[in-house]
Amino acid sequence: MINKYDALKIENQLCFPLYACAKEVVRQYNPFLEMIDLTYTQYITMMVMWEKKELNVKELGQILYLDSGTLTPVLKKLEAKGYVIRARSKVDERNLEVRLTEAGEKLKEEAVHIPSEIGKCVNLEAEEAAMLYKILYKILGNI
Amino acid sequence: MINKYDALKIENQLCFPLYACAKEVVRQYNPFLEMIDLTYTQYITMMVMWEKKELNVKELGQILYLDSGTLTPVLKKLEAKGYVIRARSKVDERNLEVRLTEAGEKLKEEAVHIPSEIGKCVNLEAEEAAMLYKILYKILGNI
DNA sequence: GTAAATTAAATTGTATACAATTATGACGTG
DNA sequence: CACGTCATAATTGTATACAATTTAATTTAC
Repeated sequence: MINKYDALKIENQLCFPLYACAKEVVRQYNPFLEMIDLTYTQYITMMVMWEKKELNVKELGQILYLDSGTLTPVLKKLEAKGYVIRARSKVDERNLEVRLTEAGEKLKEEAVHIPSEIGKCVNLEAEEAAMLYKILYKILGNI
Repeated sequence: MINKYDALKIENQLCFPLYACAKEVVRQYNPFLEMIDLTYTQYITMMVMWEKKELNVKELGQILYLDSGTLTPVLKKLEAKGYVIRARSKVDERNLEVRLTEAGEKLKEEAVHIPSEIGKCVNLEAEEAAMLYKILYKILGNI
């Protein structure tokens, strides 16, 4: 029973489970992120800040696949919470430098257990996780 | 060079590429969906409608992993475009039945080429696509 | 048979996402 | 040096998402 509309069925899509799965996994973060009063977007931004300490909005956007339209309000909120400082670059005033504060650095301690909690929810075999990781980055590379 | 914070690095995350990849893939739909004046959310809703012809908001939400807060405005827009009709169930007035119209049925013809276009963008080997599909549904099942 | 509990949508409020536009700074060329 | 071009953030407008609440209908308990 094959017809030309089969490709339009939701169960034959690859993108739909990708979209749904991403949403559901992000939702799993909520109870843990609530404890440190961060949203998921704020959390991934902090992950980059914990690693880089300082970078500008453009660089942050390239790493996170987000543009200034999304990042500007997120960074303002993180600044309001005291975790980062935003300041125009002295060298090139078009760039906005974002710098991790002491308080931001301290927050890392409270977040360190989160990845393993999420790992438990997702609950994949090591090989599956490795395969998924590889395929996702392949797609990101292809696009 | 292993330390206890490695798990917090963005490159060691599985959820982040999942989130980013889903977003980027959805973005690939834009040029094609623009041609038929649908958003991605409207498109996946129509995919279910094309297959089911009629169902209520709750059933739609279970299939799409969306709640009425998201679906209500989407369905109102699809109704305004003439692709579906919304009406309270006679049997149980709490339920809102959504039914595909003739115009909605016709739209399928214009959408039928989209899945293959997206397939070209994502550009995976058949085995990779199958593996990805399997892993994504496994995660959705685990959550 | 009615009050309490449950269910389904809609509404409200908050936070993304992102396209398109705007504002400002930097740079290159005549 | 002036001017056109380019680059970077911020802003604007639209459309999700989803938690929490509200409204209305139905079912359950007693």
